[in-house]
Amino acid sequence: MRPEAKLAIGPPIEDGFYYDIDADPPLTEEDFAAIESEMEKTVRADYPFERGEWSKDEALAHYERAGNPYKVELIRDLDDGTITYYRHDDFVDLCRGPHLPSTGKIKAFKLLSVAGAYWRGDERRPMLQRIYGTAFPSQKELDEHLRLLAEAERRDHRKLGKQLDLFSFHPEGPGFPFFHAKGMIVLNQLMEFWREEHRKRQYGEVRTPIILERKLWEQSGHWDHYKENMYFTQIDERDFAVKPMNCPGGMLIYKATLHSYRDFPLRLAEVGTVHRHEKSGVLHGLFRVRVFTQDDAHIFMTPDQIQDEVIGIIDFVDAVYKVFGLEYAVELSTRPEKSIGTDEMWDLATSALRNALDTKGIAYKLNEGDGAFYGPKIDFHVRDCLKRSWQCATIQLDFAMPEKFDLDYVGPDGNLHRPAVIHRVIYGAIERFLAVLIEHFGGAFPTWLAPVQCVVIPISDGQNAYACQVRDRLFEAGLRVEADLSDDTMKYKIRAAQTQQVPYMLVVGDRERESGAVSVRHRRKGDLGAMPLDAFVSRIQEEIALKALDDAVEAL
RNA sequence: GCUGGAGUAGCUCAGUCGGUAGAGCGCAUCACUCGUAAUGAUGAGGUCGGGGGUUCGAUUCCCCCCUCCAGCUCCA
Repeated sequence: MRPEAKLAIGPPIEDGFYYDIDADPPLTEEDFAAIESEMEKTVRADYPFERGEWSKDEALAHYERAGNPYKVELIRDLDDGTITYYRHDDFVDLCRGPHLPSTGKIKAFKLLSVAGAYWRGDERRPMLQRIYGTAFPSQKELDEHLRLLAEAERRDHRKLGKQLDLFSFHPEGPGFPFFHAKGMIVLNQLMEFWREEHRKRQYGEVRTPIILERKLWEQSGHWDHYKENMYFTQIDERDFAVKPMNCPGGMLIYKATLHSYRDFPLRLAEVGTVHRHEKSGVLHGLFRVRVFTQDDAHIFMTPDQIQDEVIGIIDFVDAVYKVFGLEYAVELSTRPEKSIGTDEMWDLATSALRNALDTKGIAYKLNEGDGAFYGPKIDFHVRDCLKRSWQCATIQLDFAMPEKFDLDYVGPDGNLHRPAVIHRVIYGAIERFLAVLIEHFGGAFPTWLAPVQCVVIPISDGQNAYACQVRDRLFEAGLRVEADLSDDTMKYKIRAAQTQQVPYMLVVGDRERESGAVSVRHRRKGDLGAMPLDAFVSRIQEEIALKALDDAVEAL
């Protein structure tokens, strides 16, 4: 089809494969049908894959003759003296292989998308077209995979955010989310829970300003390391910056008073709004925004308190994520090349993190050299509906800020010492965490989080007055309740409530009115039958108090 | 930021080979008074993302910009 196109690299990935191609004019989705029919022919012919070997020189000669600089570069970078390749029909390609004995084993495949990708992931190098596709041994498995993709689309938080009236974006504020009344209910419930959990764990809460003088950011190192992502302004002819992180402000609070080792560990939480100038192309719903709220905390302590403190935070994250039924993956990142501090400090800090993880028996992935320049860190990753992984909680040890801000405390010996500092977040960014929850629950929040917890549905307008009584009684009981007094049919009102993922629908007709009851319908369990209004109130209040997930509803 | 794609009613989308647009849902009004996922009728609602150009005439063709989508790069 495109004899001049140059193949670059094409590995298998989870659920499929991609191939980077240098083609001019660029490939588009309109080319997919033609490519797929070529693939179809190849599959039907059932060519065997034949393994072959070249010496490095032979391989280089082959691709230099073909005028393919990408393969030449790949071969040059290979350490092996012999290069394996695979051949089917007249097509030869470098491959460690083997994947399959013959082309006929591919029973079902589909090209999914095409997008640009930098050669070898380097933005200074040419951009190629990357074609993504997927293949399965049977049509049935392909169909199942495509069904999962469609389900993921249904759960997409951007779509549900609109449908459920939770938040919106506007061209006037790219990357700056607007939270609607219903979205704020969820966020506020999350924060109420958060504050209670922090109170239990002896945290204080502080708040620092959004805008602070440039001098402060020069002192903290942000001016040197993070300027490109910051917003600036002027006040009375002095230079100021909008904070991209909360730590410098937190350091000033620490320095405002004298500290004793007796007060350690000193845990100061801050629900801090930060602004970061992210590149336009990386913005992604609530997952990647330009203003977000970190459920931050800075913990000041002696170095020998680090390990216990880290264990405490790991338990904290686990306890919080369990409430939502969220699964997570843990990563430990160690000292990067460009970093500050002594080897001794890094060893102490890294082993404290490692020991904490080992003590908890937590499996983790090691990211050698991926830590922050000021210290190692433990990250907690949660996957979205398309299996993309997002960092949420993180625990970071910091040796830089205590130095830069000359922090100290009075030790048992009466002398001044340098404290250790941990930065940590539990939700991470509340916006991102909300997005994770929307996709995790598919919009069907557990009752304690649901913007509307129950809708009263009169069967006809003869029961409107009773429906209002029921609504008022539930409102008095502290529930988020609405009465649907529209002149739609009962079936229609049920559908409307189901569509909005309201946990409980309370159907009231003459029978219920006469007995002071409600007919309870749960959005997943269906019709639960009639019960006295008070019985329903205690049931739902218990469910809310327990923060029960939907699949636990039956047990109540 | 880069490559490619898209932007038409509140939402989801159709349409115009250049003569200023249509559906479903939603909304409003009226009728219906209904027992667990859609009762019917009528009506309102759009400077076709923004600016410039070509043209007698641009939502449609061309250029620039904005925003969104997929991916890449980035992500203390």
